[in-house]
Amino acid sequence: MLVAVDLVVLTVRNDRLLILTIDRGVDPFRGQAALPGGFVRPDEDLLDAAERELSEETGLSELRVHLEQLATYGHPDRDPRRVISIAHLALVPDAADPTAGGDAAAARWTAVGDLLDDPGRLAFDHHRILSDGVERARAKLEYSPLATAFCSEAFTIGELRQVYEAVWDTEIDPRNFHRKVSKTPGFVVETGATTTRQGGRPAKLYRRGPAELLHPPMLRP
Amino acid sequence: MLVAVDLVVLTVRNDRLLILTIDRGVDPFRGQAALPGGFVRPDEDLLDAAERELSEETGLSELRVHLEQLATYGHPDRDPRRVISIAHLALVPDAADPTAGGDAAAARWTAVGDLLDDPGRLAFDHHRILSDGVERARAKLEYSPLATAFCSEAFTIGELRQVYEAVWDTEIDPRNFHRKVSKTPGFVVETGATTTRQGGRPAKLYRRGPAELLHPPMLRP
DNA sequence: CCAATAGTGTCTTTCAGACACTATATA
DNA sequence: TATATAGTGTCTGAAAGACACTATTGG
Repeated sequence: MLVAVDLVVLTVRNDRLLILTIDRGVDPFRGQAALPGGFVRPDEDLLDAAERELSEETGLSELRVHLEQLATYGHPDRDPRRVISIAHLALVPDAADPTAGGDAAAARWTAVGDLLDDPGRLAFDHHRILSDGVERARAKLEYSPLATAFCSEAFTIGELRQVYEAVWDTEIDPRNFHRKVSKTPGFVVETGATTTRQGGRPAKLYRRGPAELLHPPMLRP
Repeated sequence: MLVAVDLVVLTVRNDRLLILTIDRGVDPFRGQAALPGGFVRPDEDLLDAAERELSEETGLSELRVHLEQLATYGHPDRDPRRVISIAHLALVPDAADPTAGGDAAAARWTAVGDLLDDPGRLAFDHHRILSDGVERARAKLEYSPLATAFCSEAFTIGELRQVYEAVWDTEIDPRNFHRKVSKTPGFVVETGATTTRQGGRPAKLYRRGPAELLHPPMLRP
């Protein structure tokens, strides 16, 4: 049985949640959009394989990438070659555009909303994997500080709020959000600097704090 | 590469969380305790393979078993034969004792607390899989009605509380618990019957309700 | 000046936890 | 009777959501 890893790579750009898709350069599904991925090597750990494929097929530098296992898909009919795939979820800051490589003929960012609405656009069972990945990301933003993985090293609380709004596809009251984030221990720490890059009154800049879990959590509306 | 499924099968008996372990009847690790599991057949879906192994190796009837995928373990050194394993989590009501079969020389219930304290008791990386499975079960009891999977068809709120106490290894105030469960929409529905099997005043019997998610959740202390 | 964003304070509602109190069974 | 469990009510504190208000920039 063949064993592969696939990747749901998400970023937030211009207040929209985007996913990295490739155009397949080989059969099956040659020419169709798909998630990046590839076969696991015999002496390789699963997470290492996912990191390698991310680098090979998309050219994304692996710095500041959050990567975790998502789920495994193994229905006998999901791939004519009988491949089981361990899907992974990657969250990256708004980055330079990806460059295709490996078995990928092209690599680009695609709006998640458009793909969710069109189950036939992606090859294999990748629409299902995408749905599961997006739901995982949405859930993790509630109880973990992972939203910071979408931000640059130093960010304002307004920028962090825009990440939540893009991933959850909701509007959030800026004043309550500010109070919650700054009162949740270890979520963010001040850098001491400020910025006016969002316009208006200068905003304090923050880095991700030491907390792994948010107490209390940030709940979706 | 070989592909297997392993099972973390949990139940609650006498206020303790128990896990189903087998004694391996074949190499490697012949004679040592391990989680039940086995190889996936070429034409088989992963969840089907997990169900089949549960039935073959432990003889547990599959009725009223909650089964879900847990995570996939694929480190190159985890098994000398280079096996990746898709672990599954099963929650079953306090059931008859299991009967060994397949590659299992014996099958029994073991206290989870004892196994967690002794990382060397289980073969392969099964201690790690057990830890992940127990943590998943503990987390799911917070926001899903899955605690009912440990109860018989009709149960009292006191029995449901004992499930939470056993899985979380904590004490819960019976009065606050009662109020929370009965006010969470769709968690449980009255059967109309009562029982005195717990002693004291007769308690109403409930069945699991239609809710898939608990609003508000039952939070751990 | 105005418009925009940042940040604080206040009010109301909801819910968790502590615990007094009542209800109904068995010994 | 005592004792056990079931179930309700009440209080307090934490936190969420709505939103008034002030602060500080750029145009």
